[in-house]
Formats: sequence, structure tokens, C-alpha cells
Amino acid sequence: MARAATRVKSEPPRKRQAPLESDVAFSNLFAQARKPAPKVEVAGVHAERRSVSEQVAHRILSMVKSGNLRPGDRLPTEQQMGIAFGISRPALREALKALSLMGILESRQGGRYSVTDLSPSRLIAPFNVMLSTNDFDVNEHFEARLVVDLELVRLCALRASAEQRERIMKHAVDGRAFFQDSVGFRLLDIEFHQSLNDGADNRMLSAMAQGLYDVGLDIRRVASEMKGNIKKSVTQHIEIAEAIAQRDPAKATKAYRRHLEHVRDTTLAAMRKLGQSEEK
Amino acid sequence: MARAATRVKSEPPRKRQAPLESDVAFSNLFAQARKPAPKVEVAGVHAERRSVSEQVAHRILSMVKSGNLRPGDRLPTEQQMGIAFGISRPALREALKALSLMGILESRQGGRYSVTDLSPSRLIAPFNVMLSTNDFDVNEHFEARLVVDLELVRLCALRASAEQRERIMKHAVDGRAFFQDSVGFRLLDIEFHQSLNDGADNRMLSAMAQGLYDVGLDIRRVASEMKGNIKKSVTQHIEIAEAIAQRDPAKATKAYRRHLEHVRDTTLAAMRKLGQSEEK
DNA sequence: AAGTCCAAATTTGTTTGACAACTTTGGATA
DNA sequence: TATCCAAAGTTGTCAAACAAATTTGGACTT
Repeated sequence: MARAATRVKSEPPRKRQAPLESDVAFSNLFAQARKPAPKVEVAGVHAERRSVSEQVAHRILSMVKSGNLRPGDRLPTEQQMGIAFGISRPALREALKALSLMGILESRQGGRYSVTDLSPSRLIAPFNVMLSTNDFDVNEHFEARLVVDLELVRLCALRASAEQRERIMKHAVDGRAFFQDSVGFRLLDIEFHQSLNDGADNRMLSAMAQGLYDVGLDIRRVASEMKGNIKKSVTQHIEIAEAIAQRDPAKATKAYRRHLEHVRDTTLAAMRKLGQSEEK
Repeated sequence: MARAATRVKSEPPRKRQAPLESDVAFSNLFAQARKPAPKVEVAGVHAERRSVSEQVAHRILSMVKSGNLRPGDRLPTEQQMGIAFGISRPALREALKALSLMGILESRQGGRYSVTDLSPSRLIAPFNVMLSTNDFDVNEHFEARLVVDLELVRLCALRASAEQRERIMKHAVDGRAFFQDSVGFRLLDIEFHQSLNDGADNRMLSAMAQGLYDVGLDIRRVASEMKGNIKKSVTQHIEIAEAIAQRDPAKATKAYRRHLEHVRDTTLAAMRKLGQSEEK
């Protein structure tokens, strides 16, 4: 308890930083965690017996969700957390490892655990293996993207600042330098979509769009290597950027829809090609 | 690197035991697990030092992904798996618990681990984390919901089977029994939205809608306790259900939009009320 | 002979203790 | 003042043991 405030952490000013340190959250929880072992389940809807490690994992997760733990925060040591939650180190580690594997926490031997940046790409990574394996999933995927991205583009055309519109246009035209460089193009493509997300000024939609984008990324790697696809994509990017520059939502969404359909078709083509090559 | 190979456990007598169904997969993996230390991971983008528990978790995950482990399969005992992978029980348990928390495995004390049904709804947990922002912006939230839910309802009107449409209608009309019971109504409301999601037959959109719904749920608790709100919600639910029963997408989305706007307004009212009571 | 019930064996859940490997910290030295 | 290194701190891993729940097989009953 009397341990020195070791959180020095030269973190840049977080917007609207509350005077809250993660240790505070843990000392709060400390009080709760000590109450008589809830042997019998709480009167929840489902009275499943959950192991302590799962309970603790959910507890930490809820702290992350509620903002008590924020990206970059360093957690207490395992020993301290073990005492706080009232469980042993192996059990605690089961919870910490689970959250690590889900991309919420990260750790290095010798260093402490900390909260990741919680970027959609990181959170989606462990799961994208399960999805996007067959045509059916791809159609679902693009159906979802069509809805989310189109709205995002529409909002972007309406709301993006002059600087943001400029940035979008820059990323679009820069693509012309990558006709022969699929890796470079993919990196730029990420930037382009990110700048679209920023322009729409809606974090929830942005998070969803980025998550959907990331799910398909590995498959699209193959597609972008196919001849002619990059050039066509770049052309469409520029059309979209121009429509946004003119603040024309209808034109922008129309151009984006064409682009997305092109991406879908090339993705499907790439998958068929992939399926042929490793027929077993 | 080389240390992973130094695991020279005293190999117990290789008794040739009964060929348990899933043991086949594990004996394959056993051969792999022993091969010379795979120094750096496959051409992964990042060559980080991964702990053995993470390696094993990915190994099991890849077996699930490739179909070596299928829904319902029972895994070997922890001891057997520990031997197979060449790691200790605590380390193995870190991997198993991680996969359990991700909804890929499940276990009960005394029983063995088994593979879950892998239903998409369990696998999209990360969306919930992505969508949770501590300073919850109601307008952003409903802007996102409007897009996702409306498409979901539209698809539902087009695709839902007769049974699904019936189920939606049932949940809608059942709400009339809960005019005075806000807790019961919220539970039913969850069911209603879930049945809408099922009817749309798109797991990605469903996952996103579910995530958005969950984020707002705790605030809506206050809203649903305000007089008259439940009745109005139930009426709107029935309108939506009727439109879907008639397979009329336009009517359904129109009704749903009205409903969502009502929810938004009551949520805002509830938040204002909440802000007054705990002014700080 | 078939079904039921109970106790033993099996298996996961949890704890304690210990050591190895890596990172961070603080002081000594140039 | 800056650099480097040893000591302290922290995570990674293992081992052994017991508690709690489930499975299993046999004894008992009908």
C-alpha cells in the first residue's frame, strides 16, 4: 500500500486527462475483491461457475472498457495484482495471458504488463483466422463494409476539414508512384483509408471500418499483386478524393461503391486462385 | 531460441494407449513439437520472442482453424497435452484459459476441455472492446447504430425465414406483459434485437450491432425506467415486427428509424437526469 | 437380467515455493 | 556531466500438492 508512486511515465498529455491513475482503480477493486469469497453465484441470469481467473480477466477487461485502464497504462506487478484480487500468481497469470493473447495487454519478460493501444487491427488479429475463409464469409464481409464505409465516406464529404481533404487527395495521387510496388501500395492504401476515417469524425464507425478492413487485409495481399489491380485502385481512389474535395457526398459514395465492388471482385478472384494452387 | 529444445523431461514409458479420437491430431502435433527449435517464427512481420504459452495457444488455434479440432471434440487431459507440447501444466493452462476466454474452448472442473460450437457470436468479442470509449458520445453512437441497424433490419425483412419472422413477432408482442417491469423488458429487448440480428443472416453486421447495443445498454437502463418509455418502445417493436412479417424492407427501416430516434432521445434525457443527480 | 445408486478414480481448479531470464534502476567511475 | 555496470525488481517457467467437481465401474436393488 505504501509503495512509492512509481508511475513516472513521461506520457504526453492525454486529452481531458482525468486525475486518475491506474493504481487508484486497483485499490478500489482491492476493497471489493476482499469481500467474502462469493462461493455461490450471484443471482445472475446464468449461474455458471466461473473460475477465478476468468472472473479476474473479466474484471480487468471491464476496467479497460470503462476507461479505468487506458492505452499505455502500466499495470501493477503480478504480485501486487495477486494480492489485490486475492488470487495466486498462476491463476492471475492465466487471466493476464488470456488478455495478452486477445491483444488487450502486452508484456515483456522483466518489464511490466501494460495496456496496448487497443487498435482494431490488434484486437482483430487473433480472430481473423476464423473468418474470411470461404466465399460466403467474403460476401458477408463486403456487405458489412459497404454499409459502414459508405456512410463513412458520406460523412467525410460533409465534414472533413480542408486539411483532411488535402491529405486524402495526397494519399490518393501518391498511389501513382506504386504501380509496380504492391507492398508500398498496400501501406499507402492503409493510410488512405485511415485518412477517410479521420475525416468522417465518428470514432465508432471508424473503429468498425478499420476492423473490417483489417480482417480482409491478408487476403487482399494476394489480390493487390495481380496485374492491373493497383492501377485501377489508384484511379478509383483519386475519383473518391476528388468527390470529397468538392464536398459532394453523392458522388463520393457512388465512386466508393464502385471501388469496393472492384475490391470485392478481385478478392474473390484471388481466393479462387489461392484455392486452386493448394488443392488437396 | 535453443532453450525451447532443451526440454528433456523424463519421458514416461510410451505406453501405447487406446487411440482416442482427438489424440490423432495431437500425436501429429507431437512430432512437430519436438522438431529443432524453430528459431524465428515464420515470415511473420514481427519476430518477437513469444512465450511458450502463446506458442501453444497459437498451435491449438491453428488446429481448430485447420479442422484438426472440430466443434465438440474433447481435448486430451492437461497432463497429456503438457507432455505433448513439452511444457508444464501452469504454462499450458495459460494457453487453455486464453482460448477459453476467447470462446474457442470450454471446460468444467472435473471434466475435460472441449471445443465450443464456434458460433460467430462468441468469436467477435473484440468488437465490444473496440467500440467502448470511455467518454461515450451519444450522437456518434446513434449515428453508427442508425447505419448498421437499419441495414440489418432491411436485410432481415428480405431474408428472414418464416420461423425467424414469427420469433421476432413473438418477442415484440410479449413486451406488452412488461409495461411495469423494466428489468423484464430489458431482457426481452435483448432477445428482440438478437432475433433481428439472426434474421439478417450476416454475422459481421450482427456482431457490430451487438457491440453497439451493449455499449449503450447500461445507460438505457435508466431510460427504460422512465414512465411511458416502455409502452412506446413495445408499440414500435410491434410495428417493426409487422413490417418484417410482411417482408417490406422500406416500411421496416422506416419504423426502425423512428424507434431508434426515440431511443436516442430517451437516452439523452436519461443522461441529463443522471448528470444532474451526480453533479461533480 | 436390467436399472439405480454410491464410492473410487480421474480431471480440472488453485495454491505455494522456487529458480531462470530479462529489464530497470541507481551508483560508481571516467 | 555522461557512461557503464552491478544489483534489485519483474516476468517466464517449472514442480509438487491439495481441493473440488465429474466420470466410471461395480455393488446393490428390483
